[in-house]
Amino acid sequence: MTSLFALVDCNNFYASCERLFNPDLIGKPIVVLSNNDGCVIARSNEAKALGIKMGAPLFEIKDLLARDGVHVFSSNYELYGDMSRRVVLTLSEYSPNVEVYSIDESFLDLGNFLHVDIQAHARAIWERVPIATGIPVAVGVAATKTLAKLANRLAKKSRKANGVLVLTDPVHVEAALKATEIGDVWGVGRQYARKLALYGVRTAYDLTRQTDSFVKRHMTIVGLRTVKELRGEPCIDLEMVPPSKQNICTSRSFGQPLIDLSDIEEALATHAVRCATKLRKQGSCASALTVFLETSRFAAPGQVYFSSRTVQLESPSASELVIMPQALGALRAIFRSGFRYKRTGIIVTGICPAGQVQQSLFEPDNRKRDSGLMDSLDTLRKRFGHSVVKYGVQGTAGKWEMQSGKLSPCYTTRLDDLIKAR
DNA sequence: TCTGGGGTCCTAGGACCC
DNA sequence: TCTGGGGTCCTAGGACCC
Repeated sequence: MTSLFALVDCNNFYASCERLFNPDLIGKPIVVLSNNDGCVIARSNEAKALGIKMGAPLFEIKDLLARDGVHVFSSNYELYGDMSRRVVLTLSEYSPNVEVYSIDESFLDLGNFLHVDIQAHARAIWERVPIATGIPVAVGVAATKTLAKLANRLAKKSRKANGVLVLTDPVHVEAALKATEIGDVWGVGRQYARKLALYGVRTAYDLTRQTDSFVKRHMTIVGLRTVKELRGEPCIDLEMVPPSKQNICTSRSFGQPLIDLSDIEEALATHAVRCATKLRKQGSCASALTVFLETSRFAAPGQVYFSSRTVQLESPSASELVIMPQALGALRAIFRSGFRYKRTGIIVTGICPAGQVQQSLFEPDNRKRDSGLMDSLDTLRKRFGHSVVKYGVQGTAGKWEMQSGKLSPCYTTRLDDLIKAR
């Protein structure tokens, strides 16, 4: 029995989503910005051709964008998330086993497709997804997930492949490894690429030729797994059910620098509520939380401040009535006046299933009361949106809220947005 | 003025225990 | 206080991913 994986990756996903409901933009350069309109996180092919770099800060390229008539969007995760679900639904027609790896990538298990023409199957996916969803994709197929990633990259790059590459013939695999720079391998980042270059390791092929002990010494056992996968030995399984998260972090940069504690409290209270909501959604409780507060990393020396504080909870909880006050207490403890703050956030840790929580001996058991209330809040918010129920401390001023001045309508998830757009 | 947010895993080193 | 191997737990830091 041989393993076989397909990696299906949406082309320029966020840019493709923006274009979907705005056909005037076909053939035009588009970029999508990070939260707070900070930097570029997605580009259409036309924008790439103009030389706009991934991660470029908006303020540095603003003139260039205007000069070249690039269409600029704030990120609209509500739209992208919904489109992503539609793509995954389509993919599930092509394999019973699908792993949703990220918002724009899924792995498909094709391992037991013995009597299927894999090339034709992959091509069918490539044709079907844009018809069903409007989103173009590329498909890479190989014996391991790491090789499927590599095949997918080449499928996009190569004219001949035209969006689909099945990499199973050993001769082709070797050629593909030789054509792939080390830094483009899944699992090899900038640091490792730099280090490996010192040893003359420049391509994926070079890496497969190193001894296991060399790889383990320089890249830990994680790197060794990558190398084995490049050699065709599967080490990374398909994960159809995402494992429950061991940390949950909710944070945002402020739309403008904040000086007053009360403004920052509004932000953190909101993050704490969202964080507790995420915790409940995966059916977990947290036993500790960490609050952090920081200025811009780019502030002048002496004006940079970063602090965090961890609080152990009396007993594990997912109640915002527990988590929010504790978080605010931690924030007040680390706040120093005189700084221009840029970001705050909360991380919950020590996560356990909600069903396994041991009650503290000395605390009144508020869990029953809280969990009923939390259920009601979750239902309300799911139906009417996050701001339907808020706490006083969350405020209404919203001085912290992020800038997203170029937000597109949520065409697929909000009826009033769709009507307005028509 | 302006540079994202949310995760995972591994390792090393220290504290502490028998 | 030292002798000595071995184990666990925790944290900080560093690497990676999208």
